[in-house]
Order: sequence, then C-alpha cells, then structure tokens
Amino acid sequence: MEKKKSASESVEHFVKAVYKLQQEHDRVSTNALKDELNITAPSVTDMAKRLVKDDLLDYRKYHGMRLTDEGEAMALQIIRRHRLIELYLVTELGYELHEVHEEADGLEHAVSSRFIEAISDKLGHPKFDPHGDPIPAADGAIAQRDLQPLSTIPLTQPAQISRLIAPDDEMLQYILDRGFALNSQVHVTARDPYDGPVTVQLDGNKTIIGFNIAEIILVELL
Amino acid sequence: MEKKKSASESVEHFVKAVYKLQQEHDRVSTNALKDELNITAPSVTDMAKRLVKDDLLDYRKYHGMRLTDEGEAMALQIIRRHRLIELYLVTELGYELHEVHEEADGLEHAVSSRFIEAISDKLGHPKFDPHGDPIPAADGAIAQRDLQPLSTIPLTQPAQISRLIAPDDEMLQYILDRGFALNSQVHVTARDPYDGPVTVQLDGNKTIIGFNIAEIILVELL
DNA sequence: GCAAAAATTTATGCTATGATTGATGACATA
DNA sequence: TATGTCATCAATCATAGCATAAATTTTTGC
Repeated sequence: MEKKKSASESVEHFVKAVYKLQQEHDRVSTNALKDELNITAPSVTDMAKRLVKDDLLDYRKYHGMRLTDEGEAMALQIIRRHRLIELYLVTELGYELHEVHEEADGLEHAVSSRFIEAISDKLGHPKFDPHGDPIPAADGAIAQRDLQPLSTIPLTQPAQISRLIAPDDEMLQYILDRGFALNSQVHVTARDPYDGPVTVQLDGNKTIIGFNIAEIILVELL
Repeated sequence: MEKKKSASESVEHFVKAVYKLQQEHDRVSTNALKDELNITAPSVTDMAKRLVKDDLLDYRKYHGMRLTDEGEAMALQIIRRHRLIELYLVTELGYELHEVHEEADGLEHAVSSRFIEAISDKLGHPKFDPHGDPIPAADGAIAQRDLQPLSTIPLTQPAQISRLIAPDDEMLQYILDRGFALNSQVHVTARDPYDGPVTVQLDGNKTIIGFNIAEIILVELL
C-alpha cells in the first residue's frame, strides 16, 4: 500500500527549509538548516534520518542533504498551498499583506487538496502570490520570469514592480508604506556609489531608498 | 497574564463532546464520553483532570462532569468555527453537503479568529449552517427556533424543512437523494401507526420515508 | 601534510501528548 | 449488605520533537 499520509508540521517545515536552501547551494548542510529552523544540529540530523526513511531526502553523512524527487514534489505542494492561501486571504477575505504569512502558515498544514484546488479555481489559477512569488502549479511547474532588483536596473529604464522579497513583515510594511506596490511602474533616476541610496520615480513622486531595500524590490523591465 | 493559548485538537474534541452530551444529560458520565470519542474510560478521566486544571471543566469523581462557563464559551467558539467553515465551503467554494464536515473538522483547529470573523463578514453573519444547525454568534448567543420533526407534525400542515440531523454522511446523502433540501416546503399526507412509514408531499411529488428518517428532518410550521 | 578548528554525528535522555491495560475502588439497588 | 457496573488509579507505552555532551569526521591554516 502507498503511504500518502500527510506529513506533520515539523516535517513540512523541514522540507520547505531544505527546498529553500537548496536553491542556493547544491547540497544543504546541517548547520544551514539549524540556523534556518532554529533548532540544534543534532535535531537536524535526527529529522534528516527520519525523512530518508520516507524517501523524501537524499542524505549523506557529513555531506549535506538534498530533497529526492518525491521530497521536492512535496515541497512544491506545500509552497503551492501556502501561496495560494496567501493570495486567497488578500483577494477574497480582505487581509493586509503583512498579515497573510502567519495565517497561511497555520492553514497550509490543515487544508485538503480538495480545498486547495477549490480556491485555485476560484482565483482563476493564478501564477503569483501577493508578494509576487510564483505559485507552483498542481503538477509542480513554476512560472519563470526575468526579474531584476531596483539596485541594478539601468537609470531611467521604466519597469514594473513584480516581487517583494522582504525577510520579515516589518520590512515589508516599510516598503509598502513608502508607496511601493506590486504592478506599479517605476524607474530609477539616480544611484549613489558604494551601495548608497537609490532615487526612484514612483507614481509621479520622487522617493529615496537605501540600497538594501532596492535590492529586494524586483522589477520587470518594460 | 491571561492564558489565551489555543487548545490542542484533542482538547477541543473533548470539549465539543462534553458540550454535545450535556445538552441531554445534566452531568456527563465517563462512559458516555468514552463512547462518543472512541477512547477508553481511563483516557477520559485523564483528560478530564487536565481540563480541570485549565478551568474548563467541573469534574467530580464518580459523578460525571460539566463544562464551566469558560469551557462552554470555548465549546461555543469551536462550534461557531466549525459551522461557519461548513457554510463557507458550501456557499463560496462549491462543496457538497456531505463533504463539508471532514474538511471543517480539519480547519476548525487551524484558523485564527481573524479568519473566522472575515468569513462571517463575507457570509453576512449567518445564523445557520448548511445542515440548519445554528451558528453561535461571536458572543456565544445561539438563535432559537421552534422546530419539529416530520414524524410529529399534523397532517396536511405546511412546513419548511429547516434542519437535517443526520448521524453520518451516508444517511445525509440518502435524505438529499430523496429530494429533501433545506428551505423547501413539505407537508405530511399520511402516517402509519407503530412508527411506520410517513408519506410526504415534497415539491409536488409524493415521497414515502421511514419513521427514523422522518424523525431527523426538522421543519418549521408555516 | 598535519594539527587545530569547525562541522557533524552518535549516544542518551527529557518532555509532552495521548493513549493503553490491569488492578482497585465507589456506588446504586435489589 | 452483597453484587455488578462504572469509574479511577497505577503503571506503562509510543511517538514526535527536541535537547546536551561526547565522539568523530572534514576542513583549513600553516
């Protein structure tokens, strides 16, 4: 018999973390996961061994880990759930952007795939969540876009804000408070050297932001 | 500081079960709960003691238990969540009646009150769920109605189907398949003695149902 | 190319939750 | 007051999810 049982919250968090980290590094180290999940290294090793038993993880002692195809499929489903829920909360239930992450984190482990497909239907099978992050399709496919941070696009080049990669809600809120919003149009009018301030034209207003902020506002060139 | 922490799933199931059973009996026995929850009697005693610590339960050894005001408030919130979610699934996401219970059971422990109030808003603060069960208000108030089963209303008396108290999804589906639906109009044209079949006029069709079915279809007299 | 430092794993164990079985105790009532 | 039913107590188990301390492997600096 197949074991299609849904994983526990910890397992899902772990799988999600491995997926995230393996976008950057070929194999994910115990230490990296320990920091990402705020648990101790032995706990990481312990969980890794459990996931190997379920065929979710390719793990080699002292040499990091990587999701198997099955594990990656699971990660994509988790991310799909999370991002669809976030979008649903914003568009159907009037949530603010900074509220959705926490609620979605709670819900993503509780909903059935019946539920997920129902909200995907209702939303018209969207490809991006309210932060601009891509929503994996039911089969795991992810829409690819060619985006660049505001910190690197050419001066005067018109662009559309497409993704906000804020590490936490406060930073996200700061960006939104400065008037940045998904899909609005911008261009950079000036940039200071040595990672200095970036001056952008946004909805007819001149706004100056720090380099670190400019780096996490991704745009599509127009 | 107050301890407003949300209870675990088991605790919520337990509280819900006590609430349900104490509608019938003044104090709820260990045995009754054991049957309701499909656990052993010692597990019931154990859980009861835990709930006493949280001030949710009035429990007297060998003399059954009853929810405290706080426990009852929690039960009402749980029921509110469950029934609002059921209604939401039906009206907004196209669920069939027989599917909603299971999904709502999973979700009711995961949603925030922010979420619940959002869907209550969206639904226009409904008073009844798709089975006709009352949805407690945010303050715990429950709408009262004067309903009677099809098995007892006077012959030819016009009535509106208002609540279906099926013990499981199969029975519910059976009733729906026979054409009974919330809010449709019926009257009883004949009734056999000794708890025999009941003949009802429903949407212009004559239908005969067993006594047991007639007992769980509640109507409001018109 | 080796020793020290860093990273990782092993071994062990703790805590919480949610259950169990088997023995004992309470109580209603005939 | 004896007896059968119901409930509680005591001991235990399983599992998940973590932790600490010690041992081990890999990496790095010289």
